[in-house]
Amino acid sequence: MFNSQYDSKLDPKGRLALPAKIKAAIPQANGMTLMLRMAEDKCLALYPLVEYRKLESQIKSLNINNAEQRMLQRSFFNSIVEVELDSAGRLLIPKLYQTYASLEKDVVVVGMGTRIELWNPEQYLKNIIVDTADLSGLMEKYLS
Amino acid sequence: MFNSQYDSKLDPKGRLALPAKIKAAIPQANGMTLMLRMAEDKCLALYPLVEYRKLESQIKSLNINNAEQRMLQRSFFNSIVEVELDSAGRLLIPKLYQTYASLEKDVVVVGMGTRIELWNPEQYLKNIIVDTADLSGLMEKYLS
DNA sequence: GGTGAAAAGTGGGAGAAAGTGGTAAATTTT
DNA sequence: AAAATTTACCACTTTCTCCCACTTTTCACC
Repeated sequence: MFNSQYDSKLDPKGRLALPAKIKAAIPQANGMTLMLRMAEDKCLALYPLVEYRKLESQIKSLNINNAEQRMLQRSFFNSIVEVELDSAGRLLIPKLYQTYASLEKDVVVVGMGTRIELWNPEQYLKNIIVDTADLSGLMEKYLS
Repeated sequence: MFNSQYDSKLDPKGRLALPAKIKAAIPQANGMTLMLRMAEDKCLALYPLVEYRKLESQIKSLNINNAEQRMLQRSFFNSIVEVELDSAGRLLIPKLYQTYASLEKDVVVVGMGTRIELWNPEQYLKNIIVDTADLSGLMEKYLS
């Protein structure tokens, strides 16, 4: 399970060093392959292979001969790419994915349970609940 | 499994260089034969032989004595052609197929799970879900 | 709190692979 | 038979990937 948040940086080559705590929480040691996805709210999501397989198997079971389901399949697969950690534990974010999430230099790395999220810092602030009172309110609404 | 999307180009001879990541995901190494098909929504679909056989066997099992099924069979087989990768890993798209998919210079290559799709860029945009909110909506509808 | 060691983070460079274009050969057509 | 079109193969350029080395930080032990 991933948690906490970290400030990280993309180097000039587009490589991102994962925080050690996050790296340690990834199942299946080296050579580490992860799936990178253009996810909701213009963030990038990183899935360990185990988690990704669950998602993929659902998408694969859709009917390719149905127009809507085919479009969904296409829109899913086209926004997924395999990435590998290099010998220093960094991963290369392809240009297309950097652009999607407006990643330039500073990146917020968020441990999000079963997946890791990568955010542009400003974008990130718009997608979390800053006010603790609001947070309590929502927890009251959804949790028993 | 094929995934992600890439911008590629047809050279003046009508050859298409497959992105390395896509090429690497094709089962059965060289000399590489693939099946090219005029597919849905005016795109071209590229199947590795293994995947093609599955599709073909479904078509073959149709009843040739039924008028509609016979027509489907005929229309399937006449829109399929065998293509080979040259020594530099490029494939030649026959004129007829270029025309069908309105391929001129720029081509979008999409990894679509078990097959690879080739698109005219404008046509492509009409056949994916651009709005991430719409995508989430569909995923909510079809996935548990 | 200071010092040292180990791990994490950062940067760069060399080598390999991918992309691109061209040429030669073979086949087909007139 | 000659010419043109097509196909296959070769060579060069450029980009990227992988790995190594250095710097910085953190943690532990003194």
